[in-house]
Amino acid sequence: MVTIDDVAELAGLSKSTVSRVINHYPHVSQEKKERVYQAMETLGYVPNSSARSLRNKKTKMIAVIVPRLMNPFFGQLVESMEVAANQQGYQLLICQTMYSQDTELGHLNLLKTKQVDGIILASLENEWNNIAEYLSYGPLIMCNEFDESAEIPIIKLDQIHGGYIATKHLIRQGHTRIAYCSGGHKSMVANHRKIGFEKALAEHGLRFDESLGFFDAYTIENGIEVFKEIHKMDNPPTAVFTGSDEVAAGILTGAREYGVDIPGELSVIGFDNQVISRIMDPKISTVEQPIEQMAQKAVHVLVEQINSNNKPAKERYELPLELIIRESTVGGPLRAVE
Amino acid sequence: MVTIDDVAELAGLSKSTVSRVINHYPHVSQEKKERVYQAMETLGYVPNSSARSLRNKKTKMIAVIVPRLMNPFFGQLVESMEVAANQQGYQLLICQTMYSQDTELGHLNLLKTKQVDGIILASLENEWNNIAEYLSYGPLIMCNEFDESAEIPIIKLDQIHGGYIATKHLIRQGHTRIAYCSGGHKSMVANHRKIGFEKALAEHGLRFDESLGFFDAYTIENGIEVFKEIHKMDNPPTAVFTGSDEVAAGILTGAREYGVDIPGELSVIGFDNQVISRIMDPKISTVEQPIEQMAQKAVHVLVEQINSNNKPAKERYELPLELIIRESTVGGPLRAVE
DNA sequence: ACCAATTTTGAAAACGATTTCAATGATTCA
DNA sequence: TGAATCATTGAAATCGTTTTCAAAATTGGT
Repeated sequence: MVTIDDVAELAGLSKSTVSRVINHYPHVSQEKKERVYQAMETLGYVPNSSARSLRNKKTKMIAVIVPRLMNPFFGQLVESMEVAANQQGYQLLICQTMYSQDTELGHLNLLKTKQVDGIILASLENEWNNIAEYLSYGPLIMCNEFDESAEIPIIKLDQIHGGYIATKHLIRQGHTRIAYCSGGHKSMVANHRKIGFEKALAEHGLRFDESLGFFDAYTIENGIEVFKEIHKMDNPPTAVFTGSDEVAAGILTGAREYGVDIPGELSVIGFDNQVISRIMDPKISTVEQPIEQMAQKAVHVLVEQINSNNKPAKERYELPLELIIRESTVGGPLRAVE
Repeated sequence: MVTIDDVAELAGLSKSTVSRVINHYPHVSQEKKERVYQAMETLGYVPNSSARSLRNKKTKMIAVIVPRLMNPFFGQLVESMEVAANQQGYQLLICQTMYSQDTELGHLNLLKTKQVDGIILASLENEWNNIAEYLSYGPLIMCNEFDESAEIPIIKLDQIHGGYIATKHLIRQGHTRIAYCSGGHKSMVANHRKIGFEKALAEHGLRFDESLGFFDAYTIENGIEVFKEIHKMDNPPTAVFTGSDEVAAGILTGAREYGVDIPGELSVIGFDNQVISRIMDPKISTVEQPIEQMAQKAVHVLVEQINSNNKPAKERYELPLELIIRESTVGGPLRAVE
C-alpha cells in the first residue's frame, strides 16, 4: 500500500508538506506543490480514510435508520438521501430495523463506535428516552417520523393537514361513514393523520365510529384483509381513508375480487402518491408528500449539525402536503356536499 | 471521549491487557478479565472503530453499487443484502450510479481509500477493463449484472432460461408475432434474456421481427409509450415480452386507456414477480427471480473473499428462474399450440 | 545592508487501537 | 530442588494521517 511517506520520499519532501498540499493549505510554494502532485500521480496515491478519520475525528459517513427498504416510501426517501449525502461529500450507510427495537438500538451504536458522524432517524421503534442517551455520542435528527419531546432537529410533513384535506375531500363527496386505516399505533405520523381526520369529521359534526378503525395496515396484503373485513360488515362505510397507497391498492384488489365497484360502492383514498396510485384501475386519489425535498433538508440539517460540533439545536421544519384527486373517490353514489 | 487508556487506568492494568480482553484472547486471568469488564462497564467504553480499522486494515463495511433504489428490483436486492451483511457483522454502504459512468467510478474509489473492505457490483455502467484496475485495492464481485470476461466471482440468475421459458409460454398460447422489450443495450442480463427469447422462437421455426424490439424500456412510463407504439402499428404483435413487471404494468395501463383488452387482444408477460404483478388487473404473468437468495449468496461470497485476503477467485453461481402464469397471458384469442 | 515580519518547511507528537517482544510468575517434571 | 515449560502481563512499536512547534528561508522597509 502506498502511503504519504512514499509520496514524501519520492517528492523529496516531508510528509507534513505533502499533507498540506493534499488539504490545500496556504503557504506551500508552487514548486513543491507540483512536485507533490507529480509524486502522487506516479504512485497512484490516495489517502487512507481510516487514518484520516482517526486523526480528524470525522468519518464523512452518515446513517439513516428506516423500517425497511421494500416500503416504497422509504425506498424513495433513502434514494434521495443518498444523492444528497454524496453531494455534500458524505457516504450513506443504510440501517433497517425490520420493526425490531433491538436492531434499532444496535444501529444507534454506530454513533458510539464513531463509525458515522451522525444519524437520521426515519423510523422510531424505541421510546425517545431510550434513544436520547445516544445523543452524547453525536448528532441525531428525525425525519418524517418524530417525537415532539425530543430536543433535536425534526424535519417532518404536515400530517395533520394531510389527514385533514384527505378527509375533507371525502366528506365533500357526501360521505359520512368513513373507515380509517393506518400503520402502527405508536407512529406519530399515523397519530397526526388521525388528528386531521377527526378534525375534518368534527367540522362537519361527524363522529368517528371506532368499529371502522384498522390500525395495523401497512401492505397490499393488509389492504386486501381490510377490504374483506369491511365487506362483511352489516353497516359498512361508504369510504375509506388509508395511510398508504399500497393499502389503498390492496383494498382495490380485494374489491375487484369480490366484484365491488370502486368508487361506485366504496371510495378509497391513499397516501404518498406512489406510482402505484397512478396505474391502478381506478386511479387512486391520494396525498402527495414531498419526499425528495424532505430528504434533502434532512441531510442538509444533519451535516450542519455535524459541522457545528453538535451544538444543540431543535429546529422544526414542516413541509406541506397536497391533495391529488383521481378516480377512486369521485363519481361515487353519494351526492357532493356544499 | 473514553479510550482504552482510561479503561486500563481504572482497571489498574495495561492497555495491552484490556485489548486482549476485548478481543477474547486466551491467557488472561479470570480476575483481570473481570476488572476490565467492570471498568468498561462503569466508563461506558466502546472501542473506536477508526482506530481499529487503521490497525486491522479492515473496516467491516461493504458497499453495493446499484443504478437506483426506486427500481423495486434493486430495492429488494439491497434490502436483503443489508440484512445479510449485518448478520455477518458488516455494515452496508449504498451507492447509486443513477446510470452515470463517472458516478460509478467515484463509488469504486471507496476501495482505494479503504473505506470499505469490498464491493458488490449489481450494476455495470463502465466497461469491465475500466473497472478491473480497482481489483488491486480489494475484492469486487458481480451480482445479477455481469461480464463473463471478468475474473471475479459472479452470482447471477439464469436469464437465458428466464427469457426462454417466458417466450415458450407465449408460443404455447399460440403467439407467433411477439414483441420484445428490455432495459439497456449493454446489459448482459438483457442480452441473455434476448438469447433465451430467440432460442424459443427458433425452436418453433419463428424469427424475430426487428421492428418489434424496444430496448430502452425501464419504467411504467416507458411501458405506456411502448403500448402506444404497438397500438399504432399496421401489423401489431399479439404478445409482448417485457424485461420488468413495471414495463408490463405500463403496457396494461396504456391498453386500459385505449380500451384494448388484455389478454384478449394482446398478451403481456412481465419479469420479476414484483407485488405490482399480483395486483394489476389482469394479474401479470411473470418470471420469478430468487432475489433474496441471490443477495445472501453475494454477501456471503464477498465476505469470504475479504477473509481469504483477496485470494483470486472466479466462481460462478447461477440461480434458477421460475415461470409464473397469471391472467395477462392466458385466454387470449389464439388457440394454444401443442 | 540590517531588522522585523512573513512564508515555507520538517521533526515530532498526537489520534486510539492491536501486536510483538521480552520479562515475570507460576507450574510441571525429574 | 532445579531446570524447563507455560501462562500472564506490560512497554513500546505500529497503522497512516494531521497538526503543533520551531527553525530556516524569504521578503520588505529603511
